[in-house]
Amino acid sequence: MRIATWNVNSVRTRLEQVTAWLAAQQPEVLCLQETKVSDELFPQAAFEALGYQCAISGQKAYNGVAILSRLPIEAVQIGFDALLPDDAESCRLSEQKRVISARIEGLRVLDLYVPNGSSLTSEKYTYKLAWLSCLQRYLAVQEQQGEPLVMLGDFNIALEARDIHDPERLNGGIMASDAERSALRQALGDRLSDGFRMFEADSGHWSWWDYRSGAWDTGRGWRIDHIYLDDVLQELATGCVIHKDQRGNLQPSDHAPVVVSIAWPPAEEGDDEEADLG
DNA sequence: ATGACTAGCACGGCTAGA
Repeated sequence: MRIATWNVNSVRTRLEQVTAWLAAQQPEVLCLQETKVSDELFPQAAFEALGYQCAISGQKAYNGVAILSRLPIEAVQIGFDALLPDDAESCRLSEQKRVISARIEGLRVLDLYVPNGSSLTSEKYTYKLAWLSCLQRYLAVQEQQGEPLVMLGDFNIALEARDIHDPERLNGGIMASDAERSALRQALGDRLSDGFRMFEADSGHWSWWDYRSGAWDTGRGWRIDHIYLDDVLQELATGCVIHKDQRGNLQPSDHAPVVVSIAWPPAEEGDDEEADLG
């Protein structure tokens, strides 16, 4: 089973690129961020024509997340308030459409668009830290449901120096500050690990390149789009790759897709070939 | 570098992203 994430920076502007990529790659699941469209205008038919069901949570012009799946989508949960209905903060933070999850083949797929924060002195940065704190409470409730979890999306945080092209200059700034990193690490706890880092230890692998300053042409990127696996799924992961080529498209998103491969559903006892030989 | 690009909204020039 392959599950992907892609911040498309407007699903309508990027529709041809996304459908072409889906047709070529055919992942079972694609999670989108920054769809930038209200639900009634979401281009659902174009994805259904390729065999994908859609679960969407959008708003006009800003934010917006969606889960596309070739396998049946069940038990969709939208916003933090789906799991934290009595938490006033979760309701406030759910006004921006940044959280959607669905059960697919028995897996809970949680698609997130973490706030950017703008700068360390901005009110948006305070919002980002509050959002990450709420995520931690949300995940504690999710864990009680007993479903295996894949949490993926645009985290707008580079967790380590090796995730940034120029850590000497950028460590400590927005998307790389101690407070953001620590808030995300607290939410991850012992349960969730970065799928990409299970297979690649080196720096130089980016998922986002700024549109400005020729960042793409000069290879100055960040790795801020992540796929986190819980301890059950870590054992079953077989690969995690960034489709960097999509950043080289004409009129590209500033983010590239990231794809994880998981041996799911796991083989049952007696499912292996030896058992069939008797 | 208070810079740069890109998208949405709306049709002029903002906001927002990261």
